[in-house]
Amino acid sequence: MPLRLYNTLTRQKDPFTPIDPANVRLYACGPTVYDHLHIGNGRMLIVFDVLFRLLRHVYGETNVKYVRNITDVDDKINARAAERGVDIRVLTDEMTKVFHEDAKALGCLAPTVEPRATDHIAEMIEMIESLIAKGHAYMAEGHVLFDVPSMPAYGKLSKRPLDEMIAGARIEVAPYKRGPMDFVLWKPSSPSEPGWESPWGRGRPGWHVECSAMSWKHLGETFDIHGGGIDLLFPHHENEMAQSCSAFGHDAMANVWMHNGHLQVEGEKMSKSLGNFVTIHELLHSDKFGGRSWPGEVLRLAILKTHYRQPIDFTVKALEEAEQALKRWQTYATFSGQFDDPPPAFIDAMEDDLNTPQALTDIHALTRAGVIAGFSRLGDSYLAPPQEIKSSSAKLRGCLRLLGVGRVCEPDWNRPSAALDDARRKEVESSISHRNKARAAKNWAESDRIRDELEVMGIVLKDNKDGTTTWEVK
RNA sequence: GGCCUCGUGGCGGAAUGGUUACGCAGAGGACUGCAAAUCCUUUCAUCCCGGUUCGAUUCCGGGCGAGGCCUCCA
Repeated sequence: MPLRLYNTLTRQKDPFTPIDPANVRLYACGPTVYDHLHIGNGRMLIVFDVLFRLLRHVYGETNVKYVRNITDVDDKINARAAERGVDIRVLTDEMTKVFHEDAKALGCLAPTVEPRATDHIAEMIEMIESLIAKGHAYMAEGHVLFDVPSMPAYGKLSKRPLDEMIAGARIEVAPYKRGPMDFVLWKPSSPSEPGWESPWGRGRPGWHVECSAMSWKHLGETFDIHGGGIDLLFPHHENEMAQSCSAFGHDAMANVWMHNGHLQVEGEKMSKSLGNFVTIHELLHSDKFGGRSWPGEVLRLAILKTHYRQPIDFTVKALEEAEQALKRWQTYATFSGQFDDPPPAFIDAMEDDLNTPQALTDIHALTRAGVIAGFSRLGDSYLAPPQEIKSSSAKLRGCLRLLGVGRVCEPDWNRPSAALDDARRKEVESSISHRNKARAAKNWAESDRIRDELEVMGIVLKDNKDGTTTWEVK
């Protein structure tokens, strides 16, 4: 089956045909770096990283170009930097660093290009000049505005009829706008605000023109896929499309538009006012959620358990379930050191508009004992695994890697016992040795006492079939 | 008010014009001194009312309910 992707433009799943299979071009709107990213940002990163990995699998690793920008000029950034009394570059550099750490922890590959808006001011100015020259933009009180009525197809992406938008709008229209829907391409900066010289005086770009300029610079006038969160559909993507199509005279900016669904927290929209904001950084490094920190792969799997277009509810329970599954898969995955191609059923599911929940059923099937022949009879101390186990294990590793949770294939992934110091380790080993003496003497009371004592300290014992006792930190 | 999604078992979550995946939890079993881990088996569901159809959870209409966007937001 060929790759099919749901296209917001057509509102249906269409077969995907790249403009150039040797250069498949994907753009996704990256973060505005004014604060730590939240897990909703994380969902977007994960969804389009999975798409990137799938495209690389289908078209070849070197034939896919993924551009994910960093918005480092924006009024939220200005406000935050002013609050802290620092230059915007200090703030955006700091937040970009944390963003990169977060993205890596979530298992995201680096995009092919990661442009920063402030490095593309010249391209933005060039685009705005072109829009003015073609009659799609005008100057008013130091601003440059996009003339929405000059673009008859406006509303095509978000399926919003222009007149109804105007009638239903609740916003106050700035007096200098010709049309109520017109939006800013360039705005003047006061001396205290960050600004760049331009034909219209010192100022800064509007939000939407940044993505148009960066995608143009790195992917060309028309490219294959444009992605982002569903909330960006209007006005951001509609405006981007209007700018790029008007500036270059094409019907399409991107052939396929993809939008991931929203993430909620405990059934409510995540917002600072509700106090239910969950940042990726906190999830990875604090104990605010379920009294502990969580590996990035756990959030990643928890998110991929739901189809990317569906809304998703973030809960600690979902994290626990995801971690349990990853730990089990890890056991199977360590039977091989190879990464084989995933089974056809897995790829079929992935190629069906990134149906990751369906794909996960194939992983479950791969890890069932009936499939990994003989696995269940080996108990906990697997000796030399037979060839078919290795083969299934290698396929499983291929699946996990394509989903971006390949790190669980390492034996010490998420094993806190690896972090215990030697003294502590010896204590535990010594207790186990005492307990095994008691067990040999059938002194069950003493044996269980030691096991309970260790459990209180967070050490869980397993008595294996071969007579050995292994342990891990819970 | 306008536009747009979505209502599947106790929970999460796919798919489908005709036996409703899969995971978690629950139940039973194997293994174990007892556990843990692992494995095997297993109970339980398509919001309501019409219509089309031999047959609807799926398609159409209506209702009820939930959510999103229209304003910075992934």
